[in-house]
Amino acid sequence: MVRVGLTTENLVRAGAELADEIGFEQATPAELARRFGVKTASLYSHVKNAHDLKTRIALLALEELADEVSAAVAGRAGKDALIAFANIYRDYALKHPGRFAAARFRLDPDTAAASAGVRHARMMRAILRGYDLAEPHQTHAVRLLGSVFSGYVGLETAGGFSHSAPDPQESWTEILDALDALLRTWPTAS
Amino acid sequence: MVRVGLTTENLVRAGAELADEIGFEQATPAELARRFGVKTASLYSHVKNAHDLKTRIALLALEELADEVSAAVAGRAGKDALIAFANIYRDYALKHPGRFAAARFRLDPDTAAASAGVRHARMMRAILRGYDLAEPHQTHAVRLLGSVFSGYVGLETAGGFSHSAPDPQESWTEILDALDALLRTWPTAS
DNA sequence: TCAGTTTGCCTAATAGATTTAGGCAAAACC
DNA sequence: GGTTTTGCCTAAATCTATTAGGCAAACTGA
Repeated sequence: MVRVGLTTENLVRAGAELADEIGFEQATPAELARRFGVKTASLYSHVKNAHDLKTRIALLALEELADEVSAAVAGRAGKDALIAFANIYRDYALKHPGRFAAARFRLDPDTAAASAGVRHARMMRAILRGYDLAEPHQTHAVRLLGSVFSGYVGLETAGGFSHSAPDPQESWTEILDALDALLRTWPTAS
Repeated sequence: MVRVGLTTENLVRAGAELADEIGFEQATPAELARRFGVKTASLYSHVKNAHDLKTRIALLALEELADEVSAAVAGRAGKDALIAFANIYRDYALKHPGRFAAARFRLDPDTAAASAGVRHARMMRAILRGYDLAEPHQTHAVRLLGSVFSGYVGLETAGGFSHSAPDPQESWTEILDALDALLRTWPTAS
C-alpha cells in the first residue's frame, strides 16, 4: 500500500491541470483518482464531493488569474492598464482553457463573495479611474468590459472564430482600441 | 404497455423544456425518460446517445433564436435594428436559460456549419450595413457585438449582476447606446 | 526504541447513469 | 385478418459518485 501523498492542495492543483488537458467538465473524481493511481473513494477524505472539487478548482483559477492581472496592471493607467488587463486575461484563458472554464463555474453566493472574483471587480474599477466616468456610468462600463472580455475569450476558446479570417488577435487588438476610445467618449445622454 | 408516443422531435422539445427548468447540464436521458414515464433505454431508438440529445437541443435553440431575431430585425436598420437584435437575444436567454445554455453548447464543426448559427452571423452583418464599416473592420465589429451579447447575458444569467445596483436593464440600455455610438465612430487608425 | 495515535489509502457496498441487445405486443398496412 | 413494423420493455454490462469501516504506514512522545 504505497502512499502517494494526497492532500486537498495536491488534488486541486492536479485537478486544474486535468481540466486544462481534458476540459473542466471532464475533470471528475474518477479521472483524478486514475491520474494519482489511487481508488476513487480515497479522494473523499480530502474533498467533500465532486462539486466541492470543482468549486476548489474554480477558486484556484480565480486566485491565479487575479494575481496575474494584478501584477500586470500594477504601475499602469488608462489605456495601458486596460490593454494589460485584457491581454493577461485572454492569454490565461488560451493557455489554461480548463482553468478558465473553472473560473466561470457558478459559485454559490457566499463562496463567490469570499473568492478572488471580488479582486477582479476591484481591479476593473481601478482601471476605469483612468477614464472620467461617474456613477452609475462606471458600473455600466465595468459590466461592458467584463462582458467583452468574458464573451470574446469564451467564443474564441469555444472555437467560434476558428476557420475564419482575420486572425482573432487582430480583432482583439482593434476591439481594445475601440473600447478605449469608447471609454474616453462615453455617451451619458440619459 | 401504454405507448406515450416518443419521437425524436418530442424528446428534443421536452428536453428543451427540461433544460429551462433544471439546467441544460441536468437535462439527461435519465431525467427525460422519467418525465415521459418510460424506461431510459426506450429513448435510444429516437436519439443516438446523451451527446446527440444535447446537440439536438442546441440546434433547436439556435433555430428558435434565429427565427425570433430575424422577425424582430425585419424592416429595421441602424440603431433600431441593433437594439431589436440585442433585446430579443437577451429576452430569449432570460426566458429560456436552459435553451440559451444549449445554444452555446460546443458543436462539432460540421454540425455548427449546418446550424442556424450561420444565420446569426449573417444577421449580425446585416445590421452592420447600417453603419459605415469596411472589411476587416466589419468582422472585428461583428466579433465585438457577439462578445458583448454573449458575455453580458452569460454573466447576467449566471447571477453575476445580482445583488448589485444598478439594475441590469439599465446597464444593458446604456451599453447598447454606447455600442451604437462606437459603431458610428469606429476608430480605424491601424 | 517502542507503544499509542493519527491518518492515508484500501475494500466492500449501494445507488444511479449510460448504453447495447433482444423480446413482445400494439399499431399500421395490405 | 394476417403480416410487418415499431415502440417500449427487460436484462445486463460498465461506469460514476459516495459512504462506511478496516488495516497498516507514519508520526508522536516517553
